[in-house]
Amino acid sequence: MAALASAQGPMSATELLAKLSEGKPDSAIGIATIYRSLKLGVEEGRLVAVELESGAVRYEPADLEHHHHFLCVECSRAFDLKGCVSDLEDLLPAGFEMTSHEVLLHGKCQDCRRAG
Amino acid sequence: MAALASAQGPMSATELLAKLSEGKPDSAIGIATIYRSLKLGVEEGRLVAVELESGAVRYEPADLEHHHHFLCVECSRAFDLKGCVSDLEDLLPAGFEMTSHEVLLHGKCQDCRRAG
DNA sequence: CTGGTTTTGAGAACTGATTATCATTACTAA
DNA sequence: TTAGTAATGATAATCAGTTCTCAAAACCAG
Repeated sequence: MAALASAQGPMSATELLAKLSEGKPDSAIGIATIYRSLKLGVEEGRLVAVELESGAVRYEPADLEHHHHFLCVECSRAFDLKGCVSDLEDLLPAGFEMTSHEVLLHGKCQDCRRAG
Repeated sequence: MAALASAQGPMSATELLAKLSEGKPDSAIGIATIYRSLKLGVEEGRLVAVELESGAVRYEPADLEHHHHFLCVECSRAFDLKGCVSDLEDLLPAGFEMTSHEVLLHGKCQDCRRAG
């Protein structure tokens, strides 16, 4: 989906449905189609799934550089962040092996700060 | 629950049930009781819920120092990590406000590395 | 057009986690 | 003990997200 590529962060199936439906009250797109396309995208390696919260898998293009996310506590939207932190290795206990990591920031996004 | 206090990381209701049941094939403890106790613990401020994965809320004592978690890709157990990373602020985009953060490492825990 | 294949949307069905129900059991105080 | 109250376990019910089903619509080559 091109809609995902232009997003400012990963989107869930529900968010995607809302976005694709907006401005088109007549042509209804089905949630099943969304899930089908997302699943296909993941299988073909074009998309990756990210789980930032319980019960809400989001998807983003697979070709993005290494990055992390910001989750707005107000509007629940997820945003991409640039860069990474440097001293992750220090957290790892002896005997453990790290294969990947996630950093997730919570707070208010720009829009929500302005709004309230 | 004292079982949570002695754990090496946050546990889910299911894990807790397994742990409390082990070695006692006769006295069956109910999953409902687990959920009741956990909910009560959170309401009373003795426990906090942490969501590391989709569909699996875990609980840990509320009086722990600031820390993060390691999630084993093999056995799915979560472990507490000590310390934190230093340069989180650098990730935050202008106009955004951070109220909290999470760091989650994935990989193999000590036990699973030994095992396989 | 036309027959045949593919995709789609609506809604039913499923899934795993959590909560509610309710009869039974455990506990408390007199 | 004993009556009354609270806690427990088994299971049904709920819930949100996701997948399945299938008839209708779209597409496509001839």
